[in-house]
Amino acid sequence: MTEESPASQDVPPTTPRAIRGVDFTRASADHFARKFDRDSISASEASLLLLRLATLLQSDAESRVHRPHGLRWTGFSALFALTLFDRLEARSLARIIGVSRQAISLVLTVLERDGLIVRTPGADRRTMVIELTDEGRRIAGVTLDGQIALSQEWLEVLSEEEKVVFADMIRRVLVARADRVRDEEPTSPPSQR
Amino acid sequence: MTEESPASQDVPPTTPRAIRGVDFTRASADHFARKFDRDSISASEASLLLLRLATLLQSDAESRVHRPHGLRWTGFSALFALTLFDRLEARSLARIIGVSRQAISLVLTVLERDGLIVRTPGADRRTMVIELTDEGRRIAGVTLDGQIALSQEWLEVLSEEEKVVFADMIRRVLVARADRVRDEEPTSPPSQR
DNA sequence: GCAGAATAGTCAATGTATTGACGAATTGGC
DNA sequence: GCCAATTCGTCAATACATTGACTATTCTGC
Repeated sequence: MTEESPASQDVPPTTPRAIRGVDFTRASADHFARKFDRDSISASEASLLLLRLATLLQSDAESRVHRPHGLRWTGFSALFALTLFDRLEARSLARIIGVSRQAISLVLTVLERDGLIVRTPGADRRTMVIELTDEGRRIAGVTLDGQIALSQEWLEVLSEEEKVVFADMIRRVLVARADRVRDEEPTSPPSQR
Repeated sequence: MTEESPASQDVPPTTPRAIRGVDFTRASADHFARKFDRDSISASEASLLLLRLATLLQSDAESRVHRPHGLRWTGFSALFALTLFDRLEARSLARIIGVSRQAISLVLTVLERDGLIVRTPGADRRTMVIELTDEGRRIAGVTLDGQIALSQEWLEVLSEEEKVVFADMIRRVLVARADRVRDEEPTSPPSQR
């Protein structure tokens, strides 16, 4: 294992230069096949592929659709949620888009600074009720259109039926987990190392 | 739209307290149904569900599997890639796990500090060749086991066949996009606002 | 060989998410 | 009514990712 190679050809064969992300998941499948049972393989492969696709899709959406309007993904999610539910408490908004209440507080600070939402104290005076401004509603509409177009672009290789099946599978997984972890158990299951 | 409500019951009905993330995607489906054609709906719904699931799955994996070992998702991805390809140049590693080369540089700095990888200059002396240490190999094995278990846990509502179909759909989308965006076109298509 | 372009890795600056802690307000038991 | 416990939103400290700029090395055309 001592690699004191002067400058010979022993590095190139292991680094083929043109390795793509998809090759990665393909190689991982082969790796799994040698060590684990089939269910481990399909589950791990699916989840790794899922996370990889999500990373790419989200970064593409941010750079091409949302960042030109001064939003990141969480900002867009917040505006979108507010177009669906008219007005929301900050805590509900955090649960809906899947971030902590500290994070939503920061996001809302930025959105308020940019004049896209307003915060007003709620009936329970601990809470803040969030509403869209007219400008916020406009930006939400524009970015949603962009998000829809981009989604179609990415998923165009799937047929109409496949898209429905695909969405349905994800929804089932989400529902199953929502039952387990409730809304959002942050970090601490009692016995973890 | 002037809400000067003294303290009446006009806030509660719009904020039902127990809104979950899944309700969000359900509500968005209804919203779309009133405004767009079916293909827009299924594509947008699928992509929003996908991103939501990925966010939750990744944060669960980080907090329960990887953070206890001092890793974040990118750190785990790097170690995993290195178990598959023995040794890699930093640039290839970045492409494989889907981050920029600046990001991989930071990740590798942390992994090297923790003694999980070593960096040695390559034959092309611009490059750095990355290899796992014994400790790195050990951590990679442990966290991979944890990742597999967690993946199975999340996807257990899908049948064996469904998991295969699911993974295959994602792979097709990834392959289609990889052909278009090559490995990693960071941000700039010529004309975008 | 040599000058210019291109590539690999790193550094610096900025922005954003995450954790822990805090004050303000509400709820529940007594 | 009152004190403890809980909940909501925010602030402070830290860590991480992203962008742009920079140096060093290699490749290309002449």
